Amino acid sequence: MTALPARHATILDVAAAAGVSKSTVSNVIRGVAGVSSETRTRVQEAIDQLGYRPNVLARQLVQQRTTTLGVVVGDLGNPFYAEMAKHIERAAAGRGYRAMFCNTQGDEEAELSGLESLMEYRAAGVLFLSQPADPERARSIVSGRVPAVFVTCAADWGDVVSADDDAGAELATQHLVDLGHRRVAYFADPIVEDAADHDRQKGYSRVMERAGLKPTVFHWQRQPGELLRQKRDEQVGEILRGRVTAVFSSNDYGAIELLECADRLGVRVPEDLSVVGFDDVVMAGLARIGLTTMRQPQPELAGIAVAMLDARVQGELEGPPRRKTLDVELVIRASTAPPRG
Amino acid sequence: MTALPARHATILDVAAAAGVSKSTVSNVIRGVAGVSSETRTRVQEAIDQLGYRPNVLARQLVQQRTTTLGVVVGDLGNPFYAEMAKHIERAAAGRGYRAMFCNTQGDEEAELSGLESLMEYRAAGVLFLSQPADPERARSIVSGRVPAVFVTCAADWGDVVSADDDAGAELATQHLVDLGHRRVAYFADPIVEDAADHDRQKGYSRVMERAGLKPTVFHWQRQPGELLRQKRDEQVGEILRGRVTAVFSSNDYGAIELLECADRLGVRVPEDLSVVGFDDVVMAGLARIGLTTMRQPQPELAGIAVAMLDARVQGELEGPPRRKTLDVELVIRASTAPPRG
DNA sequence: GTGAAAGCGCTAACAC
DNA sequence: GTGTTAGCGCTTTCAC
Repeated sequence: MTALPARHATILDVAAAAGVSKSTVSNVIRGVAGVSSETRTRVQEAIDQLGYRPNVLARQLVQQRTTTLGVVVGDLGNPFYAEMAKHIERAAAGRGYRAMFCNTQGDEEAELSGLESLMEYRAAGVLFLSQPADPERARSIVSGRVPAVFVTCAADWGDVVSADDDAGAELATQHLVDLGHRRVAYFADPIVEDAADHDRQKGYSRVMERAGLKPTVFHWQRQPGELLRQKRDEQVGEILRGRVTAVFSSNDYGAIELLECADRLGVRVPEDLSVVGFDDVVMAGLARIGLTTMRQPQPELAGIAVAMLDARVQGELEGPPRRKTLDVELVIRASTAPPRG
Repeated sequence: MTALPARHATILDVAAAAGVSKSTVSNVIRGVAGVSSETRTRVQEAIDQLGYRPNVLARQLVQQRTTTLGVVVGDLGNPFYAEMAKHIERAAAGRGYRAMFCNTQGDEEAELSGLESLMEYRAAGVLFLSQPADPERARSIVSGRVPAVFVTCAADWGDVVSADDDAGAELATQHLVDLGHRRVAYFADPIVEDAADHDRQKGYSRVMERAGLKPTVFHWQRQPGELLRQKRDEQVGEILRGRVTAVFSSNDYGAIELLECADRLGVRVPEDLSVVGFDDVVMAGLARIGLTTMRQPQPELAGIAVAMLDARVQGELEGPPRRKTLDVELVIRASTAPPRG
């Protein structure tokens, strides 16, 4: 156990140890050309010997830019966000950024203070993994200061990278209609009605109308804090009494929730009820879940989002917000089948 | 769309706007007593009007300490870590820290460069959510510089906050033995043999020996990059041929994997095989998974870990590494039953 | 109650 | 090739 308070060595310590000036040390650190290989090694030795590690704070203060990426995520407990967070972090690290996460848990205050904090840290940019709870205030905090990119969600004051929610919803709904379902309901996201949800709802409605069917949209009833199991069961029970034979859920999380309710209520999936999700989280692919769903290209979404934010930060990309949409793919598993009878 | 490059207002801008010196502005920001309420409001107005936001980098540079917490996590795609990450982030934010995540994906290089980066950012402390891939080098990077806390894993050069892995494993194994199982195998963590795994294995072995049974430990065979499905099935098939009737998996992730293999191989759970996990991730509680498992008190683990790290950072806690162990609880679900016959 | 001044550790001209 | 110097935006004595 080494003693803790050992002060960090500074560039001056290194300079003294190597018998050069601090700018020479700086030059070595930054790898600028024009340092004799002799001094270079001497400096390097001093660095190694002192365990010197440049102070990023000082560097960033003078350079007037950081390599910190702010990431705002609603709920890391939701596998889709967790998986996206992982990809985002990897992509950021690959480009020399460090990710600072704010898990807002859907709480407005947490979101706002998190964003303000990110601005105080002078984050180079912020990446929204889920729709801000308070879009207007979020906008007032970050817009105009640093670039923002919305992944899997949207706003008009930043770049948007998302799956083709509308087309995906069409595919999903069409799959259900093609199987012969007539009473197909849409189940909206339990957390918040976001842009993606909206687009998915649109795609759903279009297919329904085209097929001469009546669109029916349900929202999970939200309890203070969390959804109550009994409440959910009641809701789902009611829907099934409405003779709905298929449901398209705006995301896998909700779809799996639905599967749970169905199990508890003794409703068989897919015999009595077909369910389609959206996202294709790892869990959806488990044999026991076997959820038919729309696959979002997670690594690509993350990679493009980070690349875009990077380009904005570097000044390589300028002008009005860009919009990048990636294709989704229907993954058919065990939760969908033709209706009975 | 406001123009981006609007330079951040500084404390000097505020001072000029308010007609005071920058130290007065600083005093207002930091809320020190001894500023006339008149100047205070004048300064506050200037702050609001300019949209001034203190530069944390500059502050931390002069204060010689940051409020950045480094969090090293193996795989955010693993629900247990994602859930823990969420709690850690919340706990950190609650104490005024910002969490900087490094998702190492078990990669040594990623871990090392992540840690070095954290040191360069002068993170106030680092929190390991999973065993470092290269413990020795990790140690040489952080030990002696900033305090480290290991949550759900362990090392002798930092505080450790973990569940009672040994006792938990005992409970789990005993549950199986009490059900009448004689051939009970232990399945080690697929990622890396860490300290928690080791303790769990110990608890398992103790119960087996006490019951006069032969302990059998299996390791998932690791493929370069990831586990191959076929390989896994072969392995599990072989184990079952060995007439094992129950398995205790070192974590839920592995247990669910096992469930998957069993499903594919036509092995019924719990009729042909009982499975107990460890962690109690949300997924384990799904009706369709119904995994009997040991519940780790995630929020408490996270809260205590962050509190401990905070205490170290503040200098309230000093001396040799502390060790905090929390109790775990057996949650019986549908994956365990007496053996047939 | 308020201001002047000295840094924190670094980069980036600009001399030599 | 290497050193000198002026900041980056802030905190924090210490005078007034």
